[in-house]
Amino acid sequence: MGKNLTKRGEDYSKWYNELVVKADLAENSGVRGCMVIKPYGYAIWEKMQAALDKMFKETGHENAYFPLFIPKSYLSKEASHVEGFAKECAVVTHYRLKNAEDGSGIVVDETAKLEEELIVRPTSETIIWDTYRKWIQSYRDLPLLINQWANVVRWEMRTRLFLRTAEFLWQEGHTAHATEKEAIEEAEQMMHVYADFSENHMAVPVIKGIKTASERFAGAVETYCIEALMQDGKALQAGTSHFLGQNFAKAFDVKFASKEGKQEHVWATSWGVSTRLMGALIMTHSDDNGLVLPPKLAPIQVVIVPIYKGEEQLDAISEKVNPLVKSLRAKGISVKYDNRDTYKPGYKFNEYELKGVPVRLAIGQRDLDNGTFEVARRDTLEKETVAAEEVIAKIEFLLNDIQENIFKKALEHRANHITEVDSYDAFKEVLETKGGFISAHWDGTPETEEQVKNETKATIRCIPLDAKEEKGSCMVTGKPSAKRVLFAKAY
RNA sequence: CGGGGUGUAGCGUAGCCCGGUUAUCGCGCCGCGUUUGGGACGCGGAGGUCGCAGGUUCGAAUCCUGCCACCCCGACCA
Repeated sequence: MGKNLTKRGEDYSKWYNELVVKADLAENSGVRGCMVIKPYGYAIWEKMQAALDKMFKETGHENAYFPLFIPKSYLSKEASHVEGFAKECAVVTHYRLKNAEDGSGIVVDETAKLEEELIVRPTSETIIWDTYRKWIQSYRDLPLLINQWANVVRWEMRTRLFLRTAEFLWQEGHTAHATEKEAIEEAEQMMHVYADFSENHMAVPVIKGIKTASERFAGAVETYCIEALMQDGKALQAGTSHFLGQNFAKAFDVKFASKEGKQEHVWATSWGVSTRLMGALIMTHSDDNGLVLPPKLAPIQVVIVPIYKGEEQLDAISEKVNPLVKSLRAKGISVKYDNRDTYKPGYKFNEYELKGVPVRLAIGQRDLDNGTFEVARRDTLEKETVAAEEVIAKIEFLLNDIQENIFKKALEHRANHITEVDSYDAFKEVLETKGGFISAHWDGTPETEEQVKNETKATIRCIPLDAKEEKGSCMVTGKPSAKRVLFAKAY
C-alpha cells in the first residue's frame, strides 16, 4: 500500500485490490469474474441493505422476488433492451448431466436440451413486466411499487472486485404508473433517495444528473444517475434510476382501464444500486492505513482493546469494560470487546484500522489507576485520554463527528476536482494532469461525445440537474450550447 | 476476441537464460518458553502433483511441443 493512494492509474488499482484483500472484505472465487464476499464485507452490505430498504419502505415500496431464469424470448421483446444486454448474458441450454461413456467424467446430456434457452437475469425488467401484465387491469391497481433484492449476472469481459463482477448483488425497483408525470416523479424521487443514502449514510458526495442518450439504460427514455468521484480522480456511477416511458408496457402488453374506461399502457420506472457501492465506499474514504468506514455503516462502531499482563489484570479490565459494553449496546452502538489473548495490542490496533472501525478504545493498568480510557478515532488517527464517566458521551460525539468529517473531506476533494474548461486543449490538459470532473460546453450531439471518448477516454458522466443556464459554445465543434456537462474518465 | 505477461507450500517469491546433491527465502501456520501502552522474540516443527499432458535426455522446475488457468492493456459495462 503506502503512498499509492494519492497516485493515479495502475498503482491505485493495485492499492485498491490489496486493500480489499487485507481488510478481509472479499476475494476472487476462482469462478470467472465472480467474487466471494467475506463475512466482514457482507456485514457492511447488510448495513447498506437495511438502510436502503427502510428508505424504500418509507417511500411506499414493497419487496417481492422474481425468477433467476428468464426465457430467451422475453428478452427480445423490447428491441433496445435486448441489444444492450445480449452480449453479456449467461445462457442455460441443458438441464441434465450424465457420466461420459468413456469414463472421462461428467458431461452434458445432449438429450436434455431445453426447448427454449433460459437466460440468467442480467436485470429483471422483462420477467417482471411479463408478470405485471397479469397483475394490472385497472387504474385501481396502480401505482405498483415493487423492489427486489437479488443477484444478477452480466458476463463482462473484464472484472474487478466490487466494481464490476460477473455476478453481483443489488436491488432493483420496478414500478408501474397510470401517468407519465407520476412515473417521472417516481424516477426522480428514487434518484434523490439514492443521493440521500450515498451522502448521509455512506458519506460519499454525489452529483445528480441525467445521462446522455448514448449512456442511457437499454430501453429507457431517461436515465437519472448519481455520480461519485474517487480519490484518484476517476468517476464512478453509483446508482441509476430510469424513466422507461411505455416501452416495456407496450412490449409486454401491460394495459389498464382508466377512470374513463379507456385501455391505456402503463408508465414505468426501474432503479438500482449494487455491491458496487461498496467499491465506492472503499475508494472514497480509505487511506494508507486501510479502510475508513462511516459510523452509520460500520459493522463494528467501537472496538475495545485491553492491554494487560496476566489474567488478573485482564479480569480487572473486563470489570470496567463489561458494563461499558452493555450501556453502549443499550444505546444501539455496536461494540466489540477484543479480549483475545492470542494477539498483542499493537497487532489489534492495526487490524481494526485496516478494517476501518471508527472508534477504538484502549484500556490498560495506567487507565485503571487513573479511571480513564484511551480513545482513538479512525478518520484522523488522533488519540486522547478520556475520563471513564465521560467516555460514552465522547463516543457518541465521535460517531457523529466522524460521519460528518469524512463526508466533508470527500466533498472538499470533489470540489477541488471539478474544473471548468472552455477549450478542448485545456480539457485534455486537465484530464491528463489533474483528472476529476471537467465541466465543459458540449453541442449535444452523440458524434461529438463519441469523438471525445475515442480521443481522450473521457465520457459525459451526466448533465447535472443543477447546471445553470449558460450560453456557450461546444469546446470541440464550437456550436452553441445552453449548459455545461460533466466529463470524466470513469470506472 | 486481438496485444502483452505470469503460473514453484495458504500468500508473496528465488532458481529457469547455461539441465546435475535433499527446490530458496519471507509472511502465515503448529509446539514450547519469554513477552503484551502501535504489527513481539527465541528455539523446534509441519506443509510441495514446481499449472496439466506429452517429448528430448543417464538425469527436467530448468530445453521442446500442445493444452489450461490467471493477470494487465483494448472492445463491453452497474
